[in-house]
Amino acid sequence: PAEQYAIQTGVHPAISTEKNIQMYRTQMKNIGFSYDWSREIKTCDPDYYKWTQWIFIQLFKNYYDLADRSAKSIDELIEYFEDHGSEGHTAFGNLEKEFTASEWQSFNTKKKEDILMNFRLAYRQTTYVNWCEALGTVLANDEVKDGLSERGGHPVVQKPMLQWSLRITAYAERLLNDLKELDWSDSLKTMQENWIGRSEGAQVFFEIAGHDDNIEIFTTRPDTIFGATFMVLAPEHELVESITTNTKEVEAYLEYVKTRTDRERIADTKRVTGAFTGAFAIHPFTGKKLPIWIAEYVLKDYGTGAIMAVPSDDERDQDFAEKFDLDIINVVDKTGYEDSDVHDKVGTMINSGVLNGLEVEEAIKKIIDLIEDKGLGKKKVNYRLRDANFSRQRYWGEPFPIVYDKEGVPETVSLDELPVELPELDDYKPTSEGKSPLARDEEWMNLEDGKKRETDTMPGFAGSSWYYLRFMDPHNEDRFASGKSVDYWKSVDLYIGGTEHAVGHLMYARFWHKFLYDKGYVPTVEPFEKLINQGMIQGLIEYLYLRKEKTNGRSHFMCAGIVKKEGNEEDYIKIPVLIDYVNNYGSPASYLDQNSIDQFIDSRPEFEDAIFECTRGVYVDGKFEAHRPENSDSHLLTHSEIGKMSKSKFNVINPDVVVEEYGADVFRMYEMFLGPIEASKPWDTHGIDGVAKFLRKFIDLFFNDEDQLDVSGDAPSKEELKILHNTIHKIEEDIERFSFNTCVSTFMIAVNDLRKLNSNNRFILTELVKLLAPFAPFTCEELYERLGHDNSIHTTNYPVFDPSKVKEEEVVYPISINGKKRGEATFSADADKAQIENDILENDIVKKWADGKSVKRVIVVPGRMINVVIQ
RNA sequence: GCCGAAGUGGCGGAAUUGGUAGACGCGCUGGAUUCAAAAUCCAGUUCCUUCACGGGAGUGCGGGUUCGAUUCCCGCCUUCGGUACCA
Repeated sequence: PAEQYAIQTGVHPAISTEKNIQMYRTQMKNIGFSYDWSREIKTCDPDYYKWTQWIFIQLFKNYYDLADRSAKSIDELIEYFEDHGSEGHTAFGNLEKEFTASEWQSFNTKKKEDILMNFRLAYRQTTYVNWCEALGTVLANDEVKDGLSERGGHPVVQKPMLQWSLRITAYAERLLNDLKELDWSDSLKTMQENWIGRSEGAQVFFEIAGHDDNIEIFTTRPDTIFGATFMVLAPEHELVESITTNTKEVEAYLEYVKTRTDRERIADTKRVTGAFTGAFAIHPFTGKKLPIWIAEYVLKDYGTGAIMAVPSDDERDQDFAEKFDLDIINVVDKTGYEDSDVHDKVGTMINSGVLNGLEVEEAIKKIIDLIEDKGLGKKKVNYRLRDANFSRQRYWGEPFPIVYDKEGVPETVSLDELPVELPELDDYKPTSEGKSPLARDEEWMNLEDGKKRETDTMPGFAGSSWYYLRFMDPHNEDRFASGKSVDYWKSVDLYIGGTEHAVGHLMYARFWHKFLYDKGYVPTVEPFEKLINQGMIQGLIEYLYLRKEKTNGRSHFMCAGIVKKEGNEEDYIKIPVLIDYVNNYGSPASYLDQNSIDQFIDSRPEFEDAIFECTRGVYVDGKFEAHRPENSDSHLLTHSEIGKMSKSKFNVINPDVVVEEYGADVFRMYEMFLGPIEASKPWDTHGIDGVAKFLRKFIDLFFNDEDQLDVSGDAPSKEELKILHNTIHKIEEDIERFSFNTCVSTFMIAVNDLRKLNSNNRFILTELVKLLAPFAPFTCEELYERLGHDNSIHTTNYPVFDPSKVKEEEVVYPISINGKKRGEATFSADADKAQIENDILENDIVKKWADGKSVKRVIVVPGRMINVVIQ
């Protein structure tokens, strides 16, 4: 019924007609409030992902030309190879061996493709993934905790897989340089700068004793080369296998490294591990033999995956040398640089042959010259940024528009075959061998002539990297967006997004945009001109403690109360549990009873035979075994933490509930009122009544006690105009600086003031409704119609501030004595400074405080304050 | 460790360029209305002291600059976010 709905939506009964309830419902739906936040499956729209596939094809068919720093067609590169071979190429990438034009022509398709893969912006390479044998899937880094899967607690190992990557590193320099022009927060720019991580140094090749291959290293401190006493390779380094003679030791070590995720290898600074390969490198300047080690602290993906270790000037090298008893040679004398530490590039070179006596800075220049002269290597810029892994072994994602021939050479499907659609499957899980679910559909995968489709799918950031362009021309069937529309809309003027996207989404989108710019498809270099980081609405996450060690082969959950009492949290992994199952959600005493444990098991069948232990007893196999007869139910305390609201944390609160109770306008304004847009805070509805009350009071201004529209057509009073224009002024300013919480306060003040005046002036209220319309669009649309208009309020002109309407004749000045406010005094608004300085000395308050002391100085800031200095 | 942000009543927060600290809202207290409650309205609400007038202290801590500091500078502490054996 209308009345009921009106109360629920916080709408004044006077304006809740059936028609408007209908309007609310459709409009809420239109702006997304009907979205079902809990649904698990994303919809993939082929009309949209067709163009994601199309962009992928462009990436595949292009390479990055270092000469003019832009993307160029692979076909042009092939032409170049046909005419000149590899000689003089400036393209990005490394060729294993040089080839001539005639050699190129003699290569077969496979060989040619292997070479081209070194250049393509979308290419295939072997990458390591977190593989969980028990679950049969690849896991994301944050799904792995302490070498175990977050789901189920099974062991996770590093597994090499041939996967698609995007060569974002090609754009590293432009991504870095173009940051300067963007209207983004400094903190966000800094994050991207650090993520790109540009460092200048030298590439140096070290010969291996009794071996043909060289070890290529990158160092930012080539000056310390005389202090290099050993070499370290990443355990995955391709040379490890061929140079190793200490086979047993190395194999054992590699087994160990497999169990360590990247994140752990990096985070666990204190753990110093490694193995000696048995091989030696030759120092290019001294000819000394340097033992070659492998160690997890050297990362396969940074630099060249190999270092020269200088224990005297690098902390990690030093720890390593000390643990394994390796030589340390001091090469930088830091006396004279008292406050400097190992990280500072200062000091005087010692024990360094030709470099002796030079300052570090000079030494770096000189040694690079020497290295280049001797053909040992060259000056090089290195980036921390890595190419983006672009393959997922999941169902939901864009299929690759790629077909492999019999020899496994990838080719793109022709454009008229787009979109390559996802096949319908009976089972959406990856296959037992860890192959993508799409491999289950043999008919879809296998094509004529032994050709096969790529069965991996693209990650979530594929589609999200360019959606803003599709918004510019969403129904275009010939192009991702027409040239006309991208020329018209250009970049996104204002992008509002969370900091969590700082180095992910925002980096990928910039990369794609720059690529499309290179190819002439968009007119701008950057996708997002101005960026505001809105804070996240957080939620309370409820965790169960799961023992890392199973008990008799069964998963074992422990009551949070027991865990905290014993203080051994490190023995447990925290498993998030759906908040709907939790009793007393939000209180410190939140817990699961038998019923909720059953629900939990239903949703997570892998815990079917788990043990749930609490102080009252043990719940296992659907039975509760009480420790004492009076305990009849389980009481498994959960551990509560504030964190982001996320499906993976099972703590999403559906805004529909709030909308149902208060209406979309109140919900919208309350979110604004919570605090500054950048601030993150837990969702808390305690103050929402204040906003609901405000909106009701505002509506009440229009109606009499019988709920009839009752507005006065008189000319507005001076007082009323002053309230209106003060409000317009403040709202104008606050919108400009995205301070929506203070906008809401300003509206509240205006309404309170008008109520005090018993104002119901038509002109004033009409202007106020327009002013409020962006904040409470539904209510304002309705009120505007009630005032007799038949156009939409959202098409009217926004009120404009008129300073003459707020001019005061008198100003109340605060009087401060020695900076502390002691009273007030009223002066005419046009009183001049000298006048006030003079008159204030006769003021009672000043006299009282000056009693027996002298007035030393009077400071008057016109229109603001008066300060009297007394001594 | 590094990078970034922040620290203000019981709570969310305001104070825009160095100029009245605590706007606005929640909560709480008292009152009106009511048979009563909810709702609504009115008043109060930083802390200490005082019957009151008034006075003192006060924006994480310790210093400094200034007539005047939540705001600027120096040194600490804490929290949050990001990130990392980056050679």
